[in-house]
Amino acid sequence: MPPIRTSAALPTRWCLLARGVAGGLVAVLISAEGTEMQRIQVSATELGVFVAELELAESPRWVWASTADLYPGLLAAGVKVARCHDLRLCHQILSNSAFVTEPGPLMAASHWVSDASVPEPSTPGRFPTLFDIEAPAVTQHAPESVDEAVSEFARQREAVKSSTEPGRLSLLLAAESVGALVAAELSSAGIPWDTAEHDRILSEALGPRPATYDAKPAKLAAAGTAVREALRDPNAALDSPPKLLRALRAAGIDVASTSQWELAEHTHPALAPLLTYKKLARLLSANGWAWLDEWVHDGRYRPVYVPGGVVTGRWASSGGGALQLPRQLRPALRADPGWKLIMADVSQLEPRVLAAISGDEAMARAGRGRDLYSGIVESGSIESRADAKLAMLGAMYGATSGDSGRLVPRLRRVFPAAMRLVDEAASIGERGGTVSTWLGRSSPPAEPEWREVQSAASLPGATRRDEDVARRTARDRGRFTRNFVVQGTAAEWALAWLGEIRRRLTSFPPVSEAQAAYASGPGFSRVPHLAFFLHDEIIVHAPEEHAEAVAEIVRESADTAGRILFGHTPVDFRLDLRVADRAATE
DNA sequence: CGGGGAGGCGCC
DNA sequence: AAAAGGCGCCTCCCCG
Repeated sequence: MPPIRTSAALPTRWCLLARGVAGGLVAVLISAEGTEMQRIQVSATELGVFVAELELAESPRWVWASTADLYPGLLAAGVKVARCHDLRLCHQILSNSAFVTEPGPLMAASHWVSDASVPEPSTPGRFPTLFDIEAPAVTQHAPESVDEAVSEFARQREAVKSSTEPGRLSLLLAAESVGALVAAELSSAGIPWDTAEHDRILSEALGPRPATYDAKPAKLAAAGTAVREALRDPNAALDSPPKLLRALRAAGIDVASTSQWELAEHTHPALAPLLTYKKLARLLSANGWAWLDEWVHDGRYRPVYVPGGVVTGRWASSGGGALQLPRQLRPALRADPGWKLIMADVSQLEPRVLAAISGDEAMARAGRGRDLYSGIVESGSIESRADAKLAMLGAMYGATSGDSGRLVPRLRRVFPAAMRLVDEAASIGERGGTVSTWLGRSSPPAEPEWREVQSAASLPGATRRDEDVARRTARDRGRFTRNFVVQGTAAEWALAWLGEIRRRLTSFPPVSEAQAAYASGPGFSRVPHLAFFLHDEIIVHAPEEHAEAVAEIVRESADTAGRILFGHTPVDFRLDLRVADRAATE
């Protein structure tokens, strides 16, 4: 590995890492002016040391095809980086953004848009090591050449520079990229998981753990028996919706489906035990002992997060359903001895984001320093907090009927600016147009099939049915774009929050080896680290002595995130924040 | 026998 | 199609 040539006059601003021809990697040092200064061959075994040294010396922004490919291996070697530019994620944003004026060259490089597939750990719970960087199984993307990566990066910088909103797009790309770093770090650190507590919750609900996975736990079996007795049908099948539906109807229960909401509207002695049965069966199959055995190892649950996995910019997850963990199991999320969990979620994030992007002063005031829904009640337009929440969700999701739809017009009177913004977003979507988040992530274009349905309805021979279908699909799309601007901007706020927390957590000195968390990844066991993220909530795992300082960082980072996105805004972003040993059920 | 859709339900 | 957006994942069941 040749020495790195850098100087104070021309420091390295970016270091691009791409796969070379011989299976190793090539590092390309680029100055702030965009001048390529040096190319260095780096073998896979040298990579960790190379990155660690350059990070320490110059802290460049690392540019690579995919964080999900490269970073887990570095983390496994204990190497962290402060900043990166994820070419794949940024390409995805730029190639679709309405802020980008000349998307031509980016669109052409279609291989930068891979599907959202991420490298799965080859065995559940096991995370790739540095060695895996070379393994083809982990490299699911076409191996782009160094030159291709360099020119893609240049095109992306040009696309931002020539866009209508370079400032916002730069922020978005940085936020998306830091999100990718956080995602990999969350998997590396893992969620501290109390297996005994999880087992206790399962045993209490379902009865003792059966000897095999297919055996029904006692309380589940008992609920099933109670249902069959009440139905007077000893052979009723409960796990198959079609069969269950027939059994219910045979017993005189007039339902069209077997879903909970519909069962709740009828009275019959079979229904209470049936709802119990469904709850228990769900717990067992989704998060039962099999889940525990598959996903929790050495006191850590390590899901795979997929940044940008949702069109709106939210993260998706893969493996164990990390974003759908039932509240019931939250107590199993527990700090290591001598450590604490700092848990925070944002109160009414999406409504506050809507108030900020629409500049709705009244809405900002309703939430200022208090629960936003209570603020709406105090303003006198809606009687109860529950109704205020229902109305707000209806406004953001596009409810037209039912309790929610009935309440929405009241919000239109008190928050005209906010409602105008979402109504306009819906109207654009219904007409087949594109909407964008605050920082410039744009909704996908209307599908050709969607356009065909619309034009078919306006042809001379169109039937009533054609028109109905067109109207319905237009409204479906309107509800999507209505929600897109709010959900997508909320995701951007959350990325800014995450990135700021992450940045500020690096200021803590490591605790002693004796105080180390016993199973966090090599880079995390002695310092406060993010352990969980769920759209608008985070959990930091921190040594007890740092817990209060971390809490303050989490709070301040929420204010900073608001300023990063919206500058001076009357909207505040309030947190519910708790420091404890374990997450509570509430 | 595996893939994929539907029903259903967990999270925000 | 539960009045309303975004997901993942389980089981069942049909199909090739």
